Amino acid sequence: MDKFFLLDGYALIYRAYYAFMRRPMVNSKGVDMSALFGFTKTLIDIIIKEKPTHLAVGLDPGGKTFRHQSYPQYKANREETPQVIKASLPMIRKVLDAFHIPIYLVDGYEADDVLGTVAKEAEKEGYPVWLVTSDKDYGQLISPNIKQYKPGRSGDEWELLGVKEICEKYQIDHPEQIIDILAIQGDASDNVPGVPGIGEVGAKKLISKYKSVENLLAHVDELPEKQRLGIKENVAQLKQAKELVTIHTSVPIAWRETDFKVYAPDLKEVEALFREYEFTSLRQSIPTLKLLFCPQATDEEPVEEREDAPPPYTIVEAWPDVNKPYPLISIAPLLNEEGGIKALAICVEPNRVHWLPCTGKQQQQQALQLLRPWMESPQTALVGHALKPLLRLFFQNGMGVAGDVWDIELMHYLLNPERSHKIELLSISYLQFSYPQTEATPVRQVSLFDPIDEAPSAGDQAHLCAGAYSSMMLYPILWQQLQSEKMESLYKEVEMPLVSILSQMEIEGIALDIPRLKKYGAECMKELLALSNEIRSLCDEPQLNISSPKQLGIVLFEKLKLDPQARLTPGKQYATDEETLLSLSHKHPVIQLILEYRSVSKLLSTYIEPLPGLVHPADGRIHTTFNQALTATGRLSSQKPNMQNIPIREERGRELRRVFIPRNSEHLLLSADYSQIELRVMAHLSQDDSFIEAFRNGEDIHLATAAKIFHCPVEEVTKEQRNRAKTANFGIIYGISSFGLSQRLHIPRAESKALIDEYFKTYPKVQKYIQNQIESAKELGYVSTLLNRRRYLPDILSKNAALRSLSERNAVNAPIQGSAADIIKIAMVRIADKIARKKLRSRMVLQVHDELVFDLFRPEKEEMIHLVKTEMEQCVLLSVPLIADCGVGEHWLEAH
DNA sequence: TACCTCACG
DNA sequence: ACGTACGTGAGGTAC
Repeated sequence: MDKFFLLDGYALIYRAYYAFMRRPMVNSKGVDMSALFGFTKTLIDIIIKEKPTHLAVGLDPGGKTFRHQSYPQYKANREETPQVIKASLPMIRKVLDAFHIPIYLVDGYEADDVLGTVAKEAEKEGYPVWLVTSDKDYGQLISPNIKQYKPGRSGDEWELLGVKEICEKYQIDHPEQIIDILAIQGDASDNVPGVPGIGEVGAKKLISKYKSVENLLAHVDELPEKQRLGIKENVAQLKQAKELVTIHTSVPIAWRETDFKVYAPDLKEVEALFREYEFTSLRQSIPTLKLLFCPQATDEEPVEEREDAPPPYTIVEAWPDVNKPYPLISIAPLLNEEGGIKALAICVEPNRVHWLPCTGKQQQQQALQLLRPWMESPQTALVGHALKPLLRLFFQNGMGVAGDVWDIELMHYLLNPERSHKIELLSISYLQFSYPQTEATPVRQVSLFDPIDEAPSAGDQAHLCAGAYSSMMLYPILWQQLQSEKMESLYKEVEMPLVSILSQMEIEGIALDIPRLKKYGAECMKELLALSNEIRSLCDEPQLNISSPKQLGIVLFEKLKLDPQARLTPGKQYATDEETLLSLSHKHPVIQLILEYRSVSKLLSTYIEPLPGLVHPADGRIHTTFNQALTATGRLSSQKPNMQNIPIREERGRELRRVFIPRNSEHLLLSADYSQIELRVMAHLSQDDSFIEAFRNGEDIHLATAAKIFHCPVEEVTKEQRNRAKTANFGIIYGISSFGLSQRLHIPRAESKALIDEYFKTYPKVQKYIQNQIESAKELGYVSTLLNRRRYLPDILSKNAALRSLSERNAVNAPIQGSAADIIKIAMVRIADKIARKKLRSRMVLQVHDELVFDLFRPEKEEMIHLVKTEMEQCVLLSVPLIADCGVGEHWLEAH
């Protein structure tokens, strides 16, 4: 079956460029390969997945086109093509040449005219045509044989738009009516004005009703005043817009079907190019391409197998000299599921890596004993990538780590929190060293009968040795950068000691009251069943899966005819989220029950059911894993299980906290949480006088804010007013917008805007602070916290308003959230230090952003409360006091 | 795997 | 004209 594919080159190149904007893909020479890679990947995906028989790429010419003759300002406001894209073009041509794919570029015409012409010609000859582009203008070309193949919003889902889809989408009868819609709507990116004041929605409605621009002009007097005037004043402009957005399908080109035929690519050349461009992952699709194009030639003439350069080190299967006090020892371990060592790669000098497979318990113990003298000497620093699991293993085996800990992942996280910290990538970009290519180790079937301690594979060996080597080489480079960016103390005083502290917290874990959990689970289960029965009978749908938003949406909005209020999810389903349901709760009794069902089912499936399975058999406790190198702002995150989102806000969920208990009867739980830490940080950072004053006087900050913005004495502030002030306070921290606030408070935009105005009048330096943050982010490209932790905001100057305003909100939020994270981390380091020095038996076990939880040895109760409170409150000196509230109890709920 | 929904600070 | 509060992890469903 023939398939004619026409690719809109620039649309795909730009899409690739923007897709990698946040994390550009950089090769070993520091060249941004995002656009080339994305385009090439799309091309290969299409070839492999869709198997076109005919294929061509259309490109816009550099100079002016016929549209400029009638309208000189055409595309006048378009920004210059990004440098990265310009630089990619010659390489894109090379790739297309290697694939024998023709490029169509006609002077005076844009790619859409050329591709449109080709498409119509191909259609005449009976070929089905797929236009590959994200450009909505192409919609007008769609016909029974011409479809638009459109990349999805996110990820790889592609959309195929035919006549039916496009007519539904625009509510029109013929795809050509898209021309009329676009003419009215205008196209900002092409500088086509259309009718001012009418946008996508308005244009769609008008054409859906009047069918064409011409007919619309004939009936313009029927329209409401605003639209009527808008159109009447711009008739000429509108007609011209229609001209401009019309794709011309009679471009003078010689059309020959054979010019488009897909031939076998020059795979040797493709291979060579991908090697040169360092497209390791794309190289893996070459065998598939080979199979596709030369199935008969599979054995003979293999695609060039040039060996990669040998690694810059030798591998020796022996320990380093155990008597030498090396200043640095770089370790890349392979750990097994039970926390034992399967293998070690050790690097103590450049150019040599020691490879030490450890099979069996004995060898593992021996390995630990050999490492111990180095680890327990303050003279030897440990280097490695993501070291926490290794430290956890050391501590579990009673080994101390006395020297510095240089964790490559963590160091790079500080340098660039939102980039990938994969060592393979760092190694390429900082060391120009590519990991050896090894065939992927086959995924072993997990089975009870499998030997747990299989010897490490050759792939493991190559990978770990490369890891030990590159960690050793990366450490001085990253440390140098940390120093030049003034983050030495953030790393050395805070993050480095925290690695060990978190390891120990993970080892400690928190005990679980399993009988209580079971009882609680049984009650919830009973309730869930009752709710489920009641809901199904109320809806008269005995089979309804209440957990399926899709089914639920259909029942509520189609069967029960509740008003969906035009609320659809991005996936075009009926929205059934809590907010939507709440707004309907008075329309039908089942809504309340569904909300109840959701909350109980969440409790069961997310917390109650998985928890027992996460209890460690040896100690009956839960051991979460903290991630120290993940969040954009410097917070920790917690997984397996996430101990940072245990319910507390709702009454029923809160009860779950009773199951988290001290380790034994000699202990209690102590919880200490900062009061309003983020608002205090904001008061400090902004230096706003009345904010600072309120905190210094120990006032209820939301109440004080309410009194000020509503101009009444504190005693007369209503609950509603305090709540609004509270929401506004949080809004500020999140980088407020009047829209966001109006949504939160369910009030009109104008009212929320007035509220914000009043807020800024009350706290003028807060407003100033927000402006300063945004301004400085625009200048520097990043914002910083109290401890100089950075968050980069590459989109702060973006032309895309949505991206830009998100960056602006981040410019306000990141320093606040991040400084609060800095503060609690300092407190953790100081508290851990005191506990160790005083040889206390109490242990820090959890951190929940502004709260620390301790397994408290009863006799140490007073001492610990004093210690924890003091350290938390005194660890930094701000312009406002920090307050930590402590609670003690037999379980986490009671400790609060 | 992506989407929707919802738990926390 | 657009899309909208910041930061997370995790479950279920549906593809």
